[in-house]
Amino acid sequence: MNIDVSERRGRGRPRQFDEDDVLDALVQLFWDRGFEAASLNDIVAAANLNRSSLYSAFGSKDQVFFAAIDRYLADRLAMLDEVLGREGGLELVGEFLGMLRTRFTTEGGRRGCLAVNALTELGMRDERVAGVAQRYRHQLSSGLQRPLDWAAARGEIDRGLVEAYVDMLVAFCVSLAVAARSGAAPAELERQIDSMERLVGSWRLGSCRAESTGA
Amino acid sequence: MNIDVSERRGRGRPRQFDEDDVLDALVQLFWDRGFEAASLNDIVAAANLNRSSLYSAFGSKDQVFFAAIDRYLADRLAMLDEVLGREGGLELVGEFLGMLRTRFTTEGGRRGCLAVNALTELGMRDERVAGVAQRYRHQLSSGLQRPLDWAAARGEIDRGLVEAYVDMLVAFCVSLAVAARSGAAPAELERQIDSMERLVGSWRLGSCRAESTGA
DNA sequence: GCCATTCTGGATCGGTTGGTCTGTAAATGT
DNA sequence: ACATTTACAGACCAACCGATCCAGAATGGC
Repeated sequence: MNIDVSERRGRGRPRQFDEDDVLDALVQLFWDRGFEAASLNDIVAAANLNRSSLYSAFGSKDQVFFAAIDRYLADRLAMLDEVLGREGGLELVGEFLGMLRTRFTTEGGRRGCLAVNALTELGMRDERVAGVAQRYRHQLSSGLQRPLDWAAARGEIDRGLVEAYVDMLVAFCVSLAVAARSGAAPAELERQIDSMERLVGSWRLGSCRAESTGA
Repeated sequence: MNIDVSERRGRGRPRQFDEDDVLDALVQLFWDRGFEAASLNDIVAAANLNRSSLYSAFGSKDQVFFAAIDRYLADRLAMLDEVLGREGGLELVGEFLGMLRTRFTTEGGRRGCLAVNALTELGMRDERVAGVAQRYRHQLSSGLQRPLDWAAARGEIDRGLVEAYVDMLVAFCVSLAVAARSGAAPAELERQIDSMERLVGSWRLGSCRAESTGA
């Protein structure tokens, strides 16, 4: 049904811009300002494109936005696989939390997560965001479930709680993104990640949590 | 410095509206639409007020919004105290989760949480939201810490993990609000709350989680 | 009753919004 | 080289934005 964008379009003047480059720029814009606050002038300027070209390529502001969201989600998935794609157990979850740490405490972290921002801003107005939410959640939870299953299979953690652990980690990501965007101090974000790391450590079976019962 | 709104203003025609009633209505409006998408026409209509009266009472759209946020946070604090203000341990946390369940799965739950929505929408543009985030987090975490401390004092849970547990519960609230607003099915929200309940159950010391290790 | 003071209704402001339209430049297939 | 097909550039549009202003209605103090 869909025509492949990359295929030759027959005759006529070819595009003078790369759609993916444009989307990359627009991801940055929407990530900073959100949907409403990014005007078409902003969009055209960020894309270094003309209104007509933009509209003929995407159709409307809505569609531009969701195209950017798609690209963003694809990017996040790639980064996720880089960390969680390997074989491993709880240590992969630790690496994942480390990735969150650098992501949200270094420059640009204040923007939070484009998907989460879009969810809260447009969730009540556009049915398409429900799909975005599902994809976001599915990417994250399936990526996290693998190492937890692996750990459960080796008896390191409680198999019956894996689903809950996954949900918890996903919830943590969302909450951290919200906190970062709302201007929380880096130290506060670090503290929250420390909490999560401590919690993940407490999932280890066998110790009966004896080591963390201080004072 | 500030003049008490409730005191007599001397002569002149008195207000024909109650500021709190107006704010209640505006909370509903902003909760539904967010800040940007709520136009002044919407605001005036929802407040059943005209522009002049609104501006003379609040000053600007920004100030109207943050006044509504203040009122919202005060309301949430009251509801929170109703559940968590009593003496108790983990069972209070269970009641709290039950409250979340009814709140987000019944009518109006799709709106999520006004504060969370405001955080992601305005976090990068207005420094005041950092204060909102702090108040929101402080209300929630101090309310939740009390029953957890109580449980820790009786040896029911690991004292060294109370802070992490509190952070986790707050994160869960934020994430649940986002999920609700993004159009998650009620069953999915219920599933997430079930996960959290299972997790809270696993915090109980002594059992060494043996009972949940099924299959 | 009268004046001072305040609130109310609505017109109005300049600026911006998302979206369209027309003319022109550019590149293709033949 | 030509005709065709497409992308590009920017003017243009009605509608709406947040905000202001002013005339008139309503009330309390005297």
